[in-house]
Amino acid sequence: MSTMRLLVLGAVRQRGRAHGYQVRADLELWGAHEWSTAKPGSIYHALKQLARQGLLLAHETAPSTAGGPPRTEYELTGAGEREYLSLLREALRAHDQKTDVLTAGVGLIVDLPRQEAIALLTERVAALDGWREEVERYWSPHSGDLTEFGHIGEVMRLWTHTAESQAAWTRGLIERLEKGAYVFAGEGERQITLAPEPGEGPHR
Amino acid sequence: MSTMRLLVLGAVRQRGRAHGYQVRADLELWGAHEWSTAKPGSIYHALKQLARQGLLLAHETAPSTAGGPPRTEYELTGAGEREYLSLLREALRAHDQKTDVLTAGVGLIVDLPRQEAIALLTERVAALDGWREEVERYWSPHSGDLTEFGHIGEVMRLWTHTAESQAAWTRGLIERLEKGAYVFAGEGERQITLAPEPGEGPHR
DNA sequence: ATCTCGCTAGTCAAACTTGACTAGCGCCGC
DNA sequence: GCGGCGCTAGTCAAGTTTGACTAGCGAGAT
Repeated sequence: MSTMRLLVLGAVRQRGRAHGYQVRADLELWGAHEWSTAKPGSIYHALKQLARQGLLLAHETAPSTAGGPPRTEYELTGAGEREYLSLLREALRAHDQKTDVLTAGVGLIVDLPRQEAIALLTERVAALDGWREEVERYWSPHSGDLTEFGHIGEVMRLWTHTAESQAAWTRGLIERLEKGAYVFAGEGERQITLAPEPGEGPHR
Repeated sequence: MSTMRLLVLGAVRQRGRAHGYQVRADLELWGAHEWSTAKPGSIYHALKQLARQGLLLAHETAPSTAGGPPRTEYELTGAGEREYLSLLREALRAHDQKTDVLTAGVGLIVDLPRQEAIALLTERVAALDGWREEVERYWSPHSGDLTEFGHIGEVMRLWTHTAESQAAWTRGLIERLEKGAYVFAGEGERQITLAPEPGEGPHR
């Protein structure tokens, strides 16, 4: 659920305080229901789970202003903030991620300081290059003749092609960031407030 | 579970008749535990599920020759064969697939006739091109100026880049197949036998 | 007035995945 | 001649995802 965690934490964090339907609507706005598992069930589940683990603080609220069941509002705790940043860094750094994690990471990248984002993406490029080399080594230990693997060699071709392509895209993004594109954390325009730390024990 | 279904059906089909551990070992050999969710729990679950749905026929077998619990052997039914080919076609044709589905499709591609594989991959190229155009249209309806979306424009760049890259790889594969690479279904060397059709009712 | 449509806000069962666990047996070293 | 290691073949609980469903209310149509 790591993509869900990242997305939900990121969505709640942007609002400061949000209820489930708001998160759901925001994610839909980002198109997340198309490129990730961000469907209602998953979102509400993630919210409850994160609250149980002390990463979100839940406030029961009066029945909504406009029909429907009573809603619960959430805000990030300090632990939630740390977890969010940790997930975000991992999403940008690691190469072995599914597309949805990377997409979420790119969408939330400006929550990091610019220099850190660049450093993480640089790590990503190195990881992709390393992985590609490993795949190539694994697949040509004998004669270097790809045909000996038959059509399975095509799987290797697919992977190395993908790795190269992703590395190229990442290098392009790094270049744009180095030229000063976009507004990152600490560059004005943004401010995040956190909920007070939770006390001991499980939350409900 | 569509990737699991494809992989498990493909693995059982290659053996003609196989028990869970064999499927598990084959998938591990293909490296599937690294690029898909092919872990023991999922595999055994998929086998039972497919048997319940009449796509696999289950035979209880005497306790194994070498320790361990008694094992169950499975073979494809006619419905299983149809489902397998249908999943395989879809894996190769659709662009909106996760990497694991595509990888599985490539690994099993030779179970289709060559001309059909080429046709499916051609559809894939068209689907990727169409999707890329759609993304580009969606993201530049106003001024055509990407900067107005801020860093979110990077998500679009990522996707169009990915689509182009996948299309290029697919075109390369088509070219190789047209030149006669690899041995496909109906080109000798392979023979698949099926289990007799199951009777009515749910199977166990 | 009333009917229905769509939005709000969420629940629920069923399916699927994960990671840890079990239990029998042969083999290898000592 | 036996203690542990590793292989065989699988189970299980806990967590996650899916897709369908619920129920309240306002706004416009009849």
